[in-house]
Amino acid sequence: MKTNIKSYPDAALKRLPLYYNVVCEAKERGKNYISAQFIADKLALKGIQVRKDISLTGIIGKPRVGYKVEELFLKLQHFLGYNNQTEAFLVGAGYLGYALLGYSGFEKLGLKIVAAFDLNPNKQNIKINGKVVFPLNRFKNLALRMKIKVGVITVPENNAQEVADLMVESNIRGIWNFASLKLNVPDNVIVQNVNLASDLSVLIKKLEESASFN
Amino acid sequence: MKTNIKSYPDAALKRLPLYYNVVCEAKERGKNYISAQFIADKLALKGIQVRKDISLTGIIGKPRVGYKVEELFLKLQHFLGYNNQTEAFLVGAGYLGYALLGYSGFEKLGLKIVAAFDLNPNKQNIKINGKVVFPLNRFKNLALRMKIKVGVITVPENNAQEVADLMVESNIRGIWNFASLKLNVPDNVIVQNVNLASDLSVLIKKLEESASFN
DNA sequence: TAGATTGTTAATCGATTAACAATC
DNA sequence: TAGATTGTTAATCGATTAACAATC
Repeated sequence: MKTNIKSYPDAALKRLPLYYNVVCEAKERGKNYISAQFIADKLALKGIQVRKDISLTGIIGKPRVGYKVEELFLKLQHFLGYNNQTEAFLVGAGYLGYALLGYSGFEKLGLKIVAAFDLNPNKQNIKINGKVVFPLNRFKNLALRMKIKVGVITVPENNAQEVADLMVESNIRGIWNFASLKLNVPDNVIVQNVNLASDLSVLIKKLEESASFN
Repeated sequence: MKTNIKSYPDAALKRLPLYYNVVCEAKERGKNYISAQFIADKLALKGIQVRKDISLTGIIGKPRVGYKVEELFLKLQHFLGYNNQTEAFLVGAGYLGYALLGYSGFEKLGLKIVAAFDLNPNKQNIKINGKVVFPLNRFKNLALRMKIKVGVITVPENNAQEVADLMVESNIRGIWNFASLKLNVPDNVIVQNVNLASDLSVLIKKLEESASFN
């Protein structure tokens, strides 16, 4: 489906959660107003960039004083979808799957992983952080019944595509993919890849450059 | 220290590991030559972009046939530093720390996590995937003695800065930071942040946009 | 009031893409 | 040879930054 809705720049979307953290802290400290420059300083960014990014939320600041902390908090929370939980299924109860299941912080970020799935019978039916690991063959039925729209893939590379296929036929609309592999899915399914190898290559390369002249 | 060395664009550096994967696969299949367009198609990218990125490695291709698979493999491997292991220490043996310690794939990416550290006595002295978890107070001494240059931070947000400080005084030059927090470190220390909240916000936002007109 | 900070419009910068000659 | 693919140079695009009037 073709659309002309202008979507938000990824780079800006990725910065907003950082601003949210700073605003939360300010809120907890009872600060009433916060300026773009204040946020920028905390994150080593430019004030103008923070101002521009923040404007995506639709908030209107007050010249001279900045943004009302409570209001900015609410706008960011709403914009980022942190106030309504999206339920998700995770496939692949290996080390990384465990880590994501064990981390309770995602609920504050609007994502609630409600169940996990694995092919390996040794991993099935155990509970991790209160979440049951089901046999993979129950995925489709449960996803459809519970109208789950987000899937998290934490299986090895060679199984990732078939898991993605399964998710697509189970009406999953967004996939958070931790396998370092390009997934083939229909256009209307959103894939967000987390590729640690990519991040690592940036670190290693910069380290190498920096070492060469220090 | 000021430098005029032009460093590589992050975006390109992040794509190179993807190309490397495709090239590895081609190599395993006994392919002799591979074209930029072939790699691009596998990853749903543009041929011209792949060509330009690949040129960072210094390889010279053959018009009409593409790049020699073996040569491209070696150039990418060398460029990305996959052929020499960088030793790293990890701090924070929680869920995520376990996941990273348990994943053996980093060694192929040039990073060898050789030991872990944690404040919690219950986690100390156990072994994860053959790697010992030491008390945190042994970090500095061991890092200096072993000349460790890379640190991985997988502790909760509120401890991350002090761990970073410890790493800096232990002569760590690069930090792979999984805490969603801006670390304050001297200019000559490289920090690579992995922020799942950032990636998640992109997914959730796109999902929301897509749902609104489907 | 003077000064700080906003939102907007314009300029700059860098990355992506297009065009195309060279070449096997 | 014709056609495919390279490397390079130029054009386009989008994101970042600068400039500045408006305003509390």
